[in-house]
Formats: sequence, C-alpha cells, structure tokens
Amino acid sequence: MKKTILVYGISLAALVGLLRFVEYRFFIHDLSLEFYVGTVALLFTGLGIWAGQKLTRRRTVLVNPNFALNETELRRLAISPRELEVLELISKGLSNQEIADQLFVSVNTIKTHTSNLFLKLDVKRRTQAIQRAKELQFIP
Amino acid sequence: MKKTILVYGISLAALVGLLRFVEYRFFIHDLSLEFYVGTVALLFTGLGIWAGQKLTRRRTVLVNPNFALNETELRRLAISPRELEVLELISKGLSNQEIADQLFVSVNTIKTHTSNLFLKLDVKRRTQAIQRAKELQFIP
DNA sequence: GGAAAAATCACACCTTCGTATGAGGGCTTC
DNA sequence: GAAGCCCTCATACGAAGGTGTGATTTTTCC
Repeated sequence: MKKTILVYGISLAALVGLLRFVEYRFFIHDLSLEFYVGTVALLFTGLGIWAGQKLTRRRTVLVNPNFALNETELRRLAISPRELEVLELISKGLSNQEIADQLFVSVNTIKTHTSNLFLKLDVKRRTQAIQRAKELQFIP
Repeated sequence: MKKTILVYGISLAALVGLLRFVEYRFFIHDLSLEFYVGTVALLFTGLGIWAGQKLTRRRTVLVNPNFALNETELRRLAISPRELEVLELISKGLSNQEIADQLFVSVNTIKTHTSNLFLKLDVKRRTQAIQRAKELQFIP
C-alpha cells in the first residue's frame, strides 16, 4: 500500500514533468487548451484506474440476499479471502488464465491459490471443488 | 437389445450344459446339493448382473422431487440421454476416466460425448458446462 | 517494528482435458 | 433397405490444469 501511494506520487510528478517538457521542447503552445486538458485527463484516468485497482481491492465478499456464506466453515478450513475469490471465479467456469486476467495477477499465482484451495477442500479437481464449495455454502 | 437377449440365452444354455457335463464327467454326484445350488446361484448371479447392466441401462433420468428436468430445452439442444448422463457425472466432479469406468466405456467415448456436449451447450470447458447445465435446469 | 499470515511469482514436470478426424455397429423410421 | 441418429472407439496433438519447490513482497496484528 505504501508502495502503491509512492508509485502514484512519482508517476504523477513524472507525468506533469513530461507534459511540461513536451510543451516547451516541441513548441506546442499553440495546441488548443482542449487538447492539453484532454491529454492530462487521459493520462490521469489511466493512473487513477491503476491506483484505484490497487487500493480498493475487494476485501469483503459480494453480498447476495439469497445467499448466506458459511463463514464458520470457511475459518475452520482456513480459506483466505483471496482463495475464496478464486473459488468463486472457478465456479463461474473461468480458466486459470481468465481468472488471472480478471484479478490482475499471473497464472502462476492462480495456480498456487487453486492448489492450496484443493488441499483445504480435500479435492483433486476444480469440478470437485465446485461441488464441495456448494455443499459447504462457500458459493451460491 | 436383441443381441443382449440372444447372448443371455446362449450363456444360459451353455452354463446349464457345463454344469451337467461337470456333474457327470467328474462324478461329483456326491457333492452336496448345497454346493451345486450355490454354484448355479453364483454363475447366474454373474450372468444376471451382466444382463441387468445391459438391459436396464438408465434411459430415463433419475427422479428427484426437488428437481424438474427441463426437457423442452433438452430437446431443443438435441442432447441425447447418454450425453445428459455424462453431463451429470461431470457436474459431480468426476474425471473423464472415472466417468468412463462408471459407464463401462472407454475414455475416448467420454471425450466424444463431452466434446459434443460442449458444442451443444456452447461452452469451452467442463466447469462452464456445469454452470450452463444448472441454468438450463439439466442438473439440480 | 517484528512475527505471522497472505499474496505474489517462477519454473519444471506430469496429468487431464478438449479438438479434429475417421470409422463401425445398432436401432428406428419411412 | 437406406437414411439418420446414437453410441462406441481410436489416435494424435495442442491446450489447460495440477504438483512441488522455493522465494520475495505485502499486509496484518500485537
């Protein structure tokens, strides 16, 4: 988190610097204010997406009125929030690669999560994991 | 089915013949009636298992009071009984090999079924197939 | 601020899954 | 009895999944 904020600050400074540089170096004073503002907006939108991604990462499980998560069992099996998240995506039929893309991590990471998950759920395959997770009310 | 009945009949005749042969050839008249009856029972149990296997292969889907199979959709997608059977086993978390063992066919056959199934369900993976099958009420 | 837990990633290796293609036998239906 | 569907099986190949090991970074919590 500290690193995230640091990177954000540095990027911010760097972008501002770059804009100033471009502005002076290539004599684009005559470019319209709209263009300038647009560019800034665009760049900071990207930066914002990245930072928001990092900072607001879902810590709580999604709420569903018709589904009560069995947290007792979840704790008993020592399943971490991230693992539960991966489990949900597995149950939605996503591949490891797709899960990795969605969570912005590498496939290897997902494989680690699934592997640990299978150990904790005492299963051998993702299809079994889905079954088991439903039984245990980890997923709707 | 005709073939099954034929094989059953032939086997039946063959076994009776074999028993008579053994009975006379090796002078085992003195073996107890219990032994004789036991042997017959054993052999015909095996034959019965085989025939029953062949003849009573589930053509109808299992009945579950809390689950109504969506047969309309099933027909619309032209999913065959065998495919549905495989689909159910997939949803139970079984591997292709395990399904093959359970249905007494080869893995290749199961692969063919699953492949056709995925086409009809318009999915790419078995986990997706499970999701889709639940949506369509093909499985509980 | 240090220990513990959680999350991240890599890489090699093996297994299982899925696709493509072709083929043969059994049953139904016209 | 030919056409068509279903079920069966094979083989080969590429894609995805799963295991084992080890390591670093982040986050949490006392």
